Amino acid sequence: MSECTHANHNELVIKTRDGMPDIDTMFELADFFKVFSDSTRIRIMSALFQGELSVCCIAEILNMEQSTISHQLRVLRRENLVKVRKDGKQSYYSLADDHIRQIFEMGLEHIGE
Amino acid sequence: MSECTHANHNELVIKTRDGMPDIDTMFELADFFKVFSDSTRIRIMSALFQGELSVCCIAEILNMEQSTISHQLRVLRRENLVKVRKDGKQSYYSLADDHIRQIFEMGLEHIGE
DNA sequence: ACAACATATGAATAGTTGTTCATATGTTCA
DNA sequence: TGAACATATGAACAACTATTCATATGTTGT
Repeated sequence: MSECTHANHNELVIKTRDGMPDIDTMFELADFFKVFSDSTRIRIMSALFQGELSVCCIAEILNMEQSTISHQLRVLRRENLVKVRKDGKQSYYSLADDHIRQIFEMGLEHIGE
Repeated sequence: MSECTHANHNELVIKTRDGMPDIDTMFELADFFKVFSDSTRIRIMSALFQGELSVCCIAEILNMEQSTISHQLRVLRRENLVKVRKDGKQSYYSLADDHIRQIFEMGLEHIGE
């Protein structure tokens, strides 16, 4: 760990540290955004914006293996971003959080779409 | 790729695909959020919310190696989330995008802080 | 009870990513 | 010009993650 020598350094370090969120909060935040960092999950959420879907529908919409989708839905479930409704053989997934749309919008704005 | 057999399947697949964003856009979106998915980068951005900082200040605030910070700042620069101002020996970094605050807020709301 | 189907899950693998170390580049000041 | 400092960067390594395959669990209709 290097030591800085320029003026006001220590003071600034302390003051900035003090204004930052709790360290655990920042780790949680990173974990939360990690869910959005994979294109398969983004595509699943994009599909679910249009309403609930069964696992095999999602698989076919994305043209991917059913087990891939199941694994990724588990990740989304773990972070409370989707909910499941079981009906017979099928599991219907839908979005569980209103923030998702807003977060998507802001991302799209940034990348300029 | 499994084939679903339940009613309305093909129609739903087509319709849903049609309502989804462009596939390239979804990949870009994932890449954008990937930047927020690491705790070191989250901590750097949290520090920068309070104003511009030199690399070595950030390193000391986070108590991490200077080179780690430099590498991560490069990632943030690549995605246009920070900008640099060079002054003598030092590089001062600051946030480059107003969306960052909003995205943070929404993440914090979701995790319930 | 059995066959067909839908979903979930464990293990293995390949690809990606964050950190560290060593070092290069560039700046300031004596 | 040389020493001290600030930052950037390449290579190596360890840790993590997404996907696939195989298979288990659970449901429906015959």
